[in-house]
Amino acid sequence: MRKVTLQDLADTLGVARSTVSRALRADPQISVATRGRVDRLARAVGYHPNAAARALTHREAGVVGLVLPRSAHFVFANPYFAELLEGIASVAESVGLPILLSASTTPDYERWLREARVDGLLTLGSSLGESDIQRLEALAAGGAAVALVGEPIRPTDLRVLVCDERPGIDQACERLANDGHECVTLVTGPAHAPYARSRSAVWRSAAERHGLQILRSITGDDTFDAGRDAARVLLGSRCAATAWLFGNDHMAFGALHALDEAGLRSPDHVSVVGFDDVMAAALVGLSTVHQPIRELGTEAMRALAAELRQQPRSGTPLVTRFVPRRTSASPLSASRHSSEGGHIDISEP
Amino acid sequence: MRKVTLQDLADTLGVARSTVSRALRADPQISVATRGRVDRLARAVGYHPNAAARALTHREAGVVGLVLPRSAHFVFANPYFAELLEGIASVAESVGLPILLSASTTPDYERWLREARVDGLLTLGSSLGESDIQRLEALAAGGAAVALVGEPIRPTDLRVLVCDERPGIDQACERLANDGHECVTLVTGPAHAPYARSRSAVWRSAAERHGLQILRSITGDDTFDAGRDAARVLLGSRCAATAWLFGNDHMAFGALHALDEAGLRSPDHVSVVGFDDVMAAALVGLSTVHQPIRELGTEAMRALAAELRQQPRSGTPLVTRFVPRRTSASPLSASRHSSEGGHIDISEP
DNA sequence: TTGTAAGCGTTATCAA
DNA sequence: TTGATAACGCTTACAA
Repeated sequence: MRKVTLQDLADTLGVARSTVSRALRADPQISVATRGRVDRLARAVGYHPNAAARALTHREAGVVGLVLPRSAHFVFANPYFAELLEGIASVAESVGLPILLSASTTPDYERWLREARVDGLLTLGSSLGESDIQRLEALAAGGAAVALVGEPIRPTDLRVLVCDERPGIDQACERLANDGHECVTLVTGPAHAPYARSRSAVWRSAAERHGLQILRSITGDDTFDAGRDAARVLLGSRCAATAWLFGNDHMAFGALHALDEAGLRSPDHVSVVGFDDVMAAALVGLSTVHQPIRELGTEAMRALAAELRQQPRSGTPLVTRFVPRRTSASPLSASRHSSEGGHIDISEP
Repeated sequence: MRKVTLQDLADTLGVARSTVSRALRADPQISVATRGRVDRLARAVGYHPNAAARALTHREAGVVGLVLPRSAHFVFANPYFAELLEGIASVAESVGLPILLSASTTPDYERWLREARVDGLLTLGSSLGESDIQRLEALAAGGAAVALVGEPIRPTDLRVLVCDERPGIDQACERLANDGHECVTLVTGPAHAPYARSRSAVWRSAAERHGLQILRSITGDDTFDAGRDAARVLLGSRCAATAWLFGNDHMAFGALHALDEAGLRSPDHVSVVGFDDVMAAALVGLSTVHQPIRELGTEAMRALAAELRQQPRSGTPLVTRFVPRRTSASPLSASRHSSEGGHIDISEP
């Protein structure tokens, strides 16, 4: 099927290409009569301007690239990203910016920009290293629109969308302390990931502020399996912590699963607190720090769109809050149900 | 930043555009010497051919469109799609086909094809009506590559990827019958969605085959909320069914949530069986019919890639199987536990 | 109000 | 082995 072009329309109407072009874009200098004829014909034959040709003349693709961290598996298995994507996709649709998806670990995104396949990039999850940031800054300096979701490894002039983790984490620690917890365990995200380090630091300072001692800290990689494994280790080592604090819900889910396998339940055996408040958290009753994930996505996409139009930055600050559910309770009441006594096992935090 | 073009390279090297073009694509007719010079320079300046220009001359975009059913919210809130996307994205990456994402309810996809923005379409979830199928068939006849995931409303020559729902559903009904269930309730997906109707028919025939009476059937819209609402209705009406069968896990999760709200548990009060076996199903112990979702995604993307290259069809048949977990049990043993309430851990039957 | 023509960055078909 | 040159489909000065 040969696709219908502007020239085809012009030929059948007996006018010039340019006339058709102008008519279609409602140029006021075109007579109403011809414009009507053109519109009618275009609609009749289902004409749509060729995107490549437009991109070539306009020097812009009208598409933005979405850069996913790590593998497709990592991203899509994690409900956090599903919610983020939801926010992003809905705004993308409403502003008419198609999204090009890359789940590549190699910096595909740079090629996309150099090929002019996309006008801008939205990078998620910020497992971006220093070299990535430099690359992105260079691309932005070269005219590309760039926005990051999540705290980057260092301050940058790129648009960054984050949400303030402190209030929610502080509330969580306050609540745990008030409930009578004294010793906790921290299970954080990967040490090389800046957001994980910063979140971990926030947990630590909040714990200290509320008199919670961090008996032990484990580094996971933010996956379900990491949480499960961490929990197994903790269960095996009979750590005396009465609460486990996780860097994200996904790991907390893994821990709940491990508890379940071991025939134990939260909060009877131990309180479990997550971070993110993905939808499944409410379902399983996970106490967690709520982050407005969807809003993070919508704000990010809006920011990117604004950057494309070179509009000034404007952001609604996003904040976290603690959502207590079933998996956190006073260790005193919980200990009644607990079958195990406490062997204390203090390791370096 | 003016982007570097083929002409730029040619100018600085003092050769013709066409020479550079050929050198870069390793045309054997180019001398090794000039090819080396070209390659070196191209790499040095970070040259990448403009995608729009290529698309224009090649008459193909090198991009495929992903058509999501309904809203972004519906899709991303449903873990089924997350897993499907994972499969799709990973293959897309490995075959080097970027994915353009549309979460639009309006047939954006047709425009994308007419604009030559994409060479093919992968449509998910098949909430496609007759008119959609006709449109897609016409587009396919016009040279577009099209693949559908999920049973369409009627037979079609388009590539369709499905997985055989019968074995898993049959096993589920057999197991329920063996466990002593006699009366069940069916909560299906939307009546207008072909896949939901066909799945519902499969449930019905399997139930009949194994002597399970369907006391009642409710139509939901495949969302968490629909499952929750269905469960509330069932709880309110004191339906005598000892098992609830769902059209997908997402609705089953909603039902579990409603049970939880009512202070009831599955399988103590009622057995709950889902369909899909998304990852969260294992976490909450949902008995469900397993569908190889990720494989469905990878197969679909592979099929689309094959279609683009006009390669013959070849498919691995995908099948379902029942995965009994905690939410299904004998109604007899369950009733014993239901009076005890509280902290009891129900082990698998 | 409309037509002509140049250009966007590549590729491909000729010649040279 | 390389160089002109004509597409590809659209936009946009500049003329008419």
